[in-house]
Amino acid sequence: MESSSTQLIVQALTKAIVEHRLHPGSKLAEQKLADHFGVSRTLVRQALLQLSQHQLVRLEPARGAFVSAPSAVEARQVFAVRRMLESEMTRAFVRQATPAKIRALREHLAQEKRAIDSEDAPGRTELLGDFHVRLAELSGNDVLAQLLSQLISRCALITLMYQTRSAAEHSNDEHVDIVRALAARDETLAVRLMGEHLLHVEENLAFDRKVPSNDISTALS
Amino acid sequence: MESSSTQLIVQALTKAIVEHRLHPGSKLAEQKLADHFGVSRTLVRQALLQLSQHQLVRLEPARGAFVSAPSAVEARQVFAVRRMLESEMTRAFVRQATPAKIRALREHLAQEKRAIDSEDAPGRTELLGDFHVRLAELSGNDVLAQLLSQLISRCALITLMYQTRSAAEHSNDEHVDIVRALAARDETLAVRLMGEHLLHVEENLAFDRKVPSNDISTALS
DNA sequence: CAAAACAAAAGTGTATACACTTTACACCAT
DNA sequence: ATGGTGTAAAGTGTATACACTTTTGTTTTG
Repeated sequence: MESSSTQLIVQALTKAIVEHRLHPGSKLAEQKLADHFGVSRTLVRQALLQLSQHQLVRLEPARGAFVSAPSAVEARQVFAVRRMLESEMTRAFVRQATPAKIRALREHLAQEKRAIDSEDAPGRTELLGDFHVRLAELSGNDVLAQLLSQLISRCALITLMYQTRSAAEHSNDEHVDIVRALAARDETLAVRLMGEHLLHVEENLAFDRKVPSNDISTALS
Repeated sequence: MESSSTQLIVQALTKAIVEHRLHPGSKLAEQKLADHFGVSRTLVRQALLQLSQHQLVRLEPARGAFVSAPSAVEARQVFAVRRMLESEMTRAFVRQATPAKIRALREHLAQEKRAIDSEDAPGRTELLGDFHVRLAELSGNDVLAQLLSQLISRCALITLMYQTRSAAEHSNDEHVDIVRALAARDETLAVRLMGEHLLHVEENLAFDRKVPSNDISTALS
C-alpha cells in the first residue's frame, strides 16, 4: 500500500467528503489544506488531482477545487454501472464461495448492525458501502474490487444526502438476505437479490436537497 | 474538454504506450520527458501521476515511472470486468437504439475495415477498441463510457503484444455481426455475440512475450 | 444611491531550487 | 580477472518563488 504523504491527504479528504464533513460545492483552497496538513501546496495539488480523477472533486481552471455535487443523472448512471458489475460479481462469488468467505461476510454484517444501532450516520453509510467492496475483494478479481471501491465512494457522496436510519436498516436486512443466498450457493436468487437491493437504494435517493457550504478547518479537525 | 498542458502530455503518452512505441517496462525519466515536451518536471509529474491511476504507468517510490507490463492474471481480470460491463451495455443499447446510432456504428465498421486493409497495426488496435467505446457512448451512459474507455486503453497495452492481422480481421467480422444483431434489435443475440466476442479476444492472448526496452525520444518523435 | 471602474488581496499555474536517494563507474583489494 | 567499496552523476520528492488570474472591496461617477 502506498502510504506517501500525498496518499494520506487523499485518504483524509476522501473520508471527509464521503462522510459529508466537507459538503458538495465547498471550496478546497490549496494553501489552507497545505497549512492544515503541514505540507506544501505541491502535495495538496497532487492529492486534489487524484480526487478529481475519482470524481470526488471538480477542478475549475484558475478557480480552484470544489467538492463534487453529482447530478441526479450522473447518480443514476453510477448506479446503473454498479448494477451491471455487481450482479455479475455476485454470480462469480457464488461459484467460488468458501465457508471462510461466507464467515467473513457474516462478520461484516454484524459490524453493520452495530453501526446502525449506534446512530453513527457516516459510519453506517461507510460500512453499508464496504459490504459491496468486501464482496468484490472476496470474489477474487482485484481489478473489479478497485473499480467498485471508487464507484462506491462516489455513491456515498450522493447517498449520505438522503439516507435515513430506516433506509439503512433496510439495506442491512437486504445484505443479510444476500449473504443467506450466497451461503446456500443459490446463484439465481443471490443475483436477483443484489439487483433488487441496488434498485432499492437508488429509488430512495432524494435528489432535491440543499446543502450549506462548510469551513475546511472545522471539517477536518 | 480539458486541454491543459498536462492533459496534452497525458494524451501523448497514452497514445505512445497504447501503440507500443513505448514498450512495457521502459523507464519514463521526468527530465527527459520535460525536455521533450518543453515544460518543467512539474507538469510531467502530474501527467505521470494520472497515467499511474489509469494503470498505464507504474510508479516506484524514489525510482521513477515505468510503462506498465500487466500480468496475465491482471489481463484476465480486466477482460472479466469488460464482459460484465459490455454484455449489459449491449442490452441497454438495444433498448434505446435509433437508426442514427446504428448508422454511426456502421460508419465505424467501415473505418475499421480500412485500417485492417492498410496493415496499420496500432491504428487497427485503436479502432477495434474504439468500437466498444463508441457503443458505450451511444448507450447514453457517460459514466460507463468513461470507465470503459480506460479499461480498453489498458487492454490495448496487452492486446498489441499479440494481435495478428488475422485476429484483427476476426474481430472486425464479429463487430459486423454484433451491429447486425443490434440493428435487428435482437437483444439476446447481441448480448450473446458480444460476450463471445470478448472471450475470443481474450483467448487469443499470448502472454509469453519478451519486449525490448526502448528510447523515449525516438518513440515520441 | 446604484452601478461601473479600479486597486489590493488572495489564489492558481508553472518553473525552479535543493535535499535526499538511487544508480553508475572507477578504484582498490583479493 | 573478480568482487567489493566509495564517490560522482543522475534522478526523485518536496518546498518555494513568481507570473498571471480571479476575487473582493473601495472609490468614483452618473
